[in-house]
Amino acid sequence: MLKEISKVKKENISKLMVSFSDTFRLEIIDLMMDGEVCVCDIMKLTKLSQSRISYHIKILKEAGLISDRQEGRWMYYSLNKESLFLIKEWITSLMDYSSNRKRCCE
Amino acid sequence: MLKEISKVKKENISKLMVSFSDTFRLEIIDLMMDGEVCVCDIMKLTKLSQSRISYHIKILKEAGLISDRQEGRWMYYSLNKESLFLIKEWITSLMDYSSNRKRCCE
DNA sequence: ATTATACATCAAAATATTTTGATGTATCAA
DNA sequence: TTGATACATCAAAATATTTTGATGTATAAT
Repeated sequence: MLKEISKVKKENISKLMVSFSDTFRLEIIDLMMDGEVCVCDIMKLTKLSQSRISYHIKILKEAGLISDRQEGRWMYYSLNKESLFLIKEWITSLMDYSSNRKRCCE
Repeated sequence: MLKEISKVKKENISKLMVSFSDTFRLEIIDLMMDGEVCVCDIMKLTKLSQSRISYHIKILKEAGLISDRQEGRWMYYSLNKESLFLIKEWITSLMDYSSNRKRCCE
């Protein structure tokens, strides 16, 4: 149960899920599956504007889903495995739910 | 890569993720971990209004995350394991990403 | 030093989601 | 058959997210 997963973790999960809830962010995440990418890569591949990409990147970063690395003027972004692992664990715990039938309001 | 996971599946994933992106929906999902629940259960346990709950339930249902079963006037809702499995698979595929470093814009 | 590039940030506008309160429908109990 | 219960649906209002275009900052090339 989520009660057991600490409140902090619960908030993490929530932010991670928000990260995944936008089509364009999913596209960006998709691109990161081939390794790290810079904003200009994403621009070329998705046709999104630069500031729009930066906005979505920020959300992904604040959720902890991606890490960054600066090299000169370039920022390289990549998926953060620990966050992915956290989500996987959480989904797994959901899958263990008891499928008991109940009388209503008991 | 998501390109390989079919477009239909991609849309499923997207809807499922939207399902998880709201705090109250996460609460409702949390309740379902103890087995099926009816709206009145959720009302008692979360203090959300009935129509608000119905609204969120609808989103969860349309994403395919939950199933329902009617018994008289009661609707029982429960988590749908197949959807959870789909997400788990997707997260797992994200975890396999290649962590290659790249030169920008190559 | 000047200019160009890569990206971040900001405020306003556009858009989407959520909440509320009212109403509708089906089932059940008296 | 009347009234109550359990839930769905709807439209309007409230709120939150996203997009846009402009501007800012740091790095690098000339």
